[in-house]
Amino acid sequence: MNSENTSIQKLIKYFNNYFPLSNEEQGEIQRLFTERRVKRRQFILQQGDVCRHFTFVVSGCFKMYAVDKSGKEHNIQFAAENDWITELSSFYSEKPSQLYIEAVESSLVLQIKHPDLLHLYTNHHKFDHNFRVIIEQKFIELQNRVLQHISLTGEESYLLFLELFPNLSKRLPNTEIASYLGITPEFLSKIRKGLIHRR
Amino acid sequence: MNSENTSIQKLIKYFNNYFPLSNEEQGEIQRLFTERRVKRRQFILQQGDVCRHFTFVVSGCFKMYAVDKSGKEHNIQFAAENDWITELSSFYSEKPSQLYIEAVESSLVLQIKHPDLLHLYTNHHKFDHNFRVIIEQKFIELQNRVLQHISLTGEESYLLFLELFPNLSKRLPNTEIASYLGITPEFLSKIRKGLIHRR
DNA sequence: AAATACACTTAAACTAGTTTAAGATTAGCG
DNA sequence: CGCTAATCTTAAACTAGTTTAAGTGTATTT
Repeated sequence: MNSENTSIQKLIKYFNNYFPLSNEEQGEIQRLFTERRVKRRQFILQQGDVCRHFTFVVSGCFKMYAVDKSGKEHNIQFAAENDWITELSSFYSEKPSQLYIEAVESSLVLQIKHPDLLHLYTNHHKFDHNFRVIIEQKFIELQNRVLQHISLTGEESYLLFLELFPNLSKRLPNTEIASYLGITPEFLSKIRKGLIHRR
Repeated sequence: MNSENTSIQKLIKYFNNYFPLSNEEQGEIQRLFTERRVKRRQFILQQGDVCRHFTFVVSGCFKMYAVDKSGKEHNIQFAAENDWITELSSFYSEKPSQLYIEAVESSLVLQIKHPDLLHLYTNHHKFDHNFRVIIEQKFIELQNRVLQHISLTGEESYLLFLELFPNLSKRLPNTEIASYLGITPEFLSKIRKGLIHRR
């Protein structure tokens, strides 16, 4: 069994957790998703390009971020194994994206193109349903993030990040975590020092 | 034609903008959505309760907010005419909500209950599709909010709010806007003073 | 094995935004 | 109409987080 096959198996298993797929639907997935290897620091979306793919992460890890006028990066989302990453706004509007998506580790992904996903939606009811659920989950995650950001201090946000994403917190450099939390790496360093001294 | 009928007409018109509804589907909407009047300061969701309805705002305006340990309110979302408001996380999990939804103006809404929405999803393909699109739009709105919050100063956020929601910015008290922007009313007042003096 | 880029820390000066408290203005209600 | 409660403003003292800059440690590439 080659690498592409095992990737697809992983994706099918993922979908089956929501709503078991028929053989035909599994065939469609195999036909419409394409495997791709992405090296560390390689982009799957750059500012100004249209986001053409909906991406499932088989292994590795990605960050999605914006760059402000002063050139600073601001991480919005990470995605590791069994998660999805896409710039929805650009993907559906087919307008140039404001954001970047970059591999923070060498990764393996499965991608579907916009027209092919529309084909799935139109011809296989279940995917309209499945992707609604996926996006609802992403929405809830994002809403929690807004809440945190609005009401927590830097230290509280960091502690919550450690609790919510213990896995990511070990894999990612602190600079990336600081950027996600909306603080400077220097301040994160200060927070970490404070936490160690207090226990 | 009574008030309930015109409300339903407004909702049907709303859906028809996405994807024209059949007579049967229109009938289902009429059957499953319930009209409700909500007075200013009345809650349609309180912390600790399960969010049982997906709510369409026919007229008026709502805020959704969290209350932190120190008792301060933090607005996450507003919804006025032709918009939806629901605490998705509680609605789908059927677990108690962390958030409040309160009318900031006397309002008229149409509500559908969780099992009835599932009925629509299961028996009328189109609604799985329509609600996917609605939630995608909400997601994009929220993502922009995260971006803003992470990279803009208080003044920049306020200017963007005025630009994005000229309508809301006239209707809502500044305290509510400050709470949405994540700043104190006092600081918003300072910002406004600065803006006036500089032009 | 050296070279170089990247990640993490420290610290001092600084600034955006908070807190507290008081007074001024506006809006809803009986 | 007049009263009360909510909203908005001002200002001074304060604090959480930034900026700049320098130094240390650790991976990757050659």
